[in-house]
Amino acid sequence: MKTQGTEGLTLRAVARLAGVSQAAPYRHFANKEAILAAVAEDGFRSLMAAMRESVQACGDIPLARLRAVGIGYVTFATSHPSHFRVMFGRGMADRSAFPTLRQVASDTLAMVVAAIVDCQRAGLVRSEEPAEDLALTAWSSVHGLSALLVEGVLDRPAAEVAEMVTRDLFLGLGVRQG
Amino acid sequence: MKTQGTEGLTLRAVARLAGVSQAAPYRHFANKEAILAAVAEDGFRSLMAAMRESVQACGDIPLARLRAVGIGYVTFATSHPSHFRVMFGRGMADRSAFPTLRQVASDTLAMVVAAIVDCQRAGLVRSEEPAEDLALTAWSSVHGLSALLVEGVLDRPAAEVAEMVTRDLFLGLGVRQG
DNA sequence: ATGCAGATGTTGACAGTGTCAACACCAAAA
DNA sequence: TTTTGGTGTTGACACTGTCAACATCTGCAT
Repeated sequence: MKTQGTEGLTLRAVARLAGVSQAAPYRHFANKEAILAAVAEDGFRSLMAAMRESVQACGDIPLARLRAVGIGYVTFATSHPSHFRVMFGRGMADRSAFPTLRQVASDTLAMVVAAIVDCQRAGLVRSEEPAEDLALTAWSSVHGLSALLVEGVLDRPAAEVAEMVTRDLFLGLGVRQG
Repeated sequence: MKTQGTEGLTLRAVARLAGVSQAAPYRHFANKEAILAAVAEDGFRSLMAAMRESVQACGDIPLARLRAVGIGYVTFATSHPSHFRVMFGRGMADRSAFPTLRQVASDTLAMVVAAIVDCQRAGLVRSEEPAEDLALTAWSSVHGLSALLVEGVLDRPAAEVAEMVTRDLFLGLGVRQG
């Protein structure tokens, strides 16, 4: 059994790495799941930071900012795949047991919503639909792409497909007259 | 340790369930990963069947068919979450070790491509871009939505958001003149 | 019919895992 | 000074994936 990479993360290895004894972590966390939840929470904060940075790096054109959010998401996922997997993957059994986790997750979504609202105000994004709904579509796209990349299902360069998906997401699949 | 649901799938439990002994599976599979790969492969075939069924259930309007592919995908994911997780989740370590798995996965994508090509021929979907690229965007969207639903990140009814995302995917986020 | 080869099953063990109870220590509060 | 609470340790429990060794049951060639 070598199932490296996945959750071949072993509590004992963590403890050894920290120079403490196997059972020491249990003085700080209820169980392995709680540790992973903490890691995931940390990951969400990093993700938000990465997205924020990616947004600020480009000017103040709302559309560029929205796209930067998406590309920042994919970039984070592909450059921190383990973190990404812990944040979303496998069985966090029931996330309802970790309310702060749910919180940061919805904070992340809120960033997408905010970027979309900006674009709507600038008349660049359809506003007949609630920004929350459009944000869910946007999130699904970049999240799906990230997941496929991280799990190695695709074999195309991440940056390239990230550009493509965010563009197509904006344009839509349907024909555009005008 | 109860990590149920995830890969709390234990080889020994499988064997017990099959009424055989703990080591019997090793006469048929190299290791646990190989078993999961077989399960995943089976899952892809079920997924394709579900998508095909969903497509044939609606008439022969290309656009309805394309959308049915997407909704069929999400429906499959939410009604067979464990299967879905095995198909995409965690670490199949390196999928390259299971070529038939890669094959069915790309067959699945091929179904999406085909539906898009039909729509392009009917002049309903933009054709200045390769169908494969648009298919990747479509796949990302429905896959991301499925993943978020299956992992319990969202708490909205699956059918509703599936309708929404497929519609927004077609329309795009950008304003549409005309 | 006999004997052999291969597929399939079993038992028993190995190292490693998450988790817990029991115990030891050391700070600050009483 | 005593008590308390946070932190650490040791040693064990039941359980896991995996393997080597052994048993059994086919079907087939002789």
